[in-house]
Amino acid sequence: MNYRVKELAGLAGVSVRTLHHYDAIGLLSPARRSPSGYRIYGPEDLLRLQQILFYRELEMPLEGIARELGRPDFDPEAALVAHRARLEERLGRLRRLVATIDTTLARLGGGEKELKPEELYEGFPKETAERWEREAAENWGDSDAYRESRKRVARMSKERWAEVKAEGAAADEALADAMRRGVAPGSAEALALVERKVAHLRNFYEPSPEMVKGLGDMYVQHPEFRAHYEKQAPGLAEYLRDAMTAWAAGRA
Amino acid sequence: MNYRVKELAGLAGVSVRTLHHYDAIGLLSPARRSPSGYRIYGPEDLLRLQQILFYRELEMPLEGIARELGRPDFDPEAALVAHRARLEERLGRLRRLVATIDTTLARLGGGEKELKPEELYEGFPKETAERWEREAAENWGDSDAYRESRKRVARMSKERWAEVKAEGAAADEALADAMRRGVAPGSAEALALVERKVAHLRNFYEPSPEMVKGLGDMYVQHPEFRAHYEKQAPGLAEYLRDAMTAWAAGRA
DNA sequence: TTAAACCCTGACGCTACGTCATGCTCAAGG
DNA sequence: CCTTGAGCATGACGTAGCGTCAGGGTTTAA
Repeated sequence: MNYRVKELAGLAGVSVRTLHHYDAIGLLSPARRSPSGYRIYGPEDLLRLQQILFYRELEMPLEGIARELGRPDFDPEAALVAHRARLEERLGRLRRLVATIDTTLARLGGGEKELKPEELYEGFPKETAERWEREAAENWGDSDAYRESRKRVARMSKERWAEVKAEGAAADEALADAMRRGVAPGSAEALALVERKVAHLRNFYEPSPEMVKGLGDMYVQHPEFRAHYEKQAPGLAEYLRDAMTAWAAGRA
Repeated sequence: MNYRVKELAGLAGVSVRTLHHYDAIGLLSPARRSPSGYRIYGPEDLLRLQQILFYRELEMPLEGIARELGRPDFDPEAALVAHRARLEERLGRLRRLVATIDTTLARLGGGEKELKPEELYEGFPKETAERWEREAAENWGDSDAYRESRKRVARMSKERWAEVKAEGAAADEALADAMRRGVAPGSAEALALVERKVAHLRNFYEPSPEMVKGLGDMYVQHPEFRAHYEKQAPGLAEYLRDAMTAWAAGRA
């Protein structure tokens, strides 16, 4: 119900000093003070702190956070949805970093001394402050793939579901076939097949190019996905990733 | 081949000032200087900068980075593999943050004013410097789930593969059944079934509790996984996540 | 040969706290 | 009742990792 500094600090995983600081700059002042001057935080403060931490995690300067939270039209739920979208973006970035490690390792393993500099830093350009301005304007954070997917699947009948699964399997099989025939993952034919796969994905949600690329990365990185595709045809996971990456690049 | 400050800065996505700074503190000094005093970076510098940026991304203080890179036994490839493991960990953290948003939204949507504080901050405790010390000692970064998985699947025969798939399906079905019977995801029975599922995962790699939890989160968050389980039984994705989370908690 | 685009080296500024120092408060135990 | 240890408060100063001028050379394409 009510918390004192150290309790709240423990819960939220921040230091007491941080709470002092947030109070000092007026970012988060406790609901009230005890007679002896102790800071007493209430439930509203917990939610506000959560918002602050999300913004901070996403590297918004404290001053900016204060401005956001202070806006008369600030909507906590909408903000959470926006945070979610930004976190997903960051997940994408981190996955690209992992991929960068893999390509670097591959090159080093291949004995190459010198490697293409673009490959070396793929995924690094941190989300700068610039990003905050851009997104503040675009405000595209309201669509939410997860909820979308949930709703669409819920509305699907058993038969429709069987169809959808068959579509997906057919699309994957067509891609596996293309790979076996030596079709380059960046070729027009491969891209068309990716388009078909994307059409299948649309049964679940509306995938952005970024998401398609992320999905491709996941096929390579996640053991369960990887095993699934790898068994269908050796090298298929990488092939899919490359084709999907190329497809996404063509849409960006 | 050779780069001047602005070029390298552009490639790596850092500022010129940053390169100046790294030179000033001796973290990254250019291979040579032009007659007029310009900094000239060579290929080795590129790789070193990549290492620096990975360490920085993972929030190691520059001084610590300098120490690491300066160690006589420093092995670039091993370091990359370690970075990879840490990035995967962070991916897990971010996924937990996304999950935290979802539960918070659910609670708010349910009209609840006050929500459990542990739920509010799940995933926040940032990886502190403490972590760097711990890991420096443990040095467990050498195992790599991805490579592991790849090798094990490759060695599997077609028949063995069919068996493994059947095992997995059976484990999932048993869990779905438990859910339908109202067995709590944290109960001993559910945990035993998770154990069975984990046994199946071991066909691919040796999953840490952290990884099992991350996998559960993914079942909920990723549309393809979610759709798969959701169709098998409504609510199964969440049920699996909860059970796997509980299982992982019991191992931590 | 001149302007635009880089490059250099200081030097000061800034954010988001960490880290004392100094002193009050409060609950439990002797 | 008094002490003691954990917790709280308010300054005040320190730090990391650059951002941001200022003042002045260098390169290169037109």
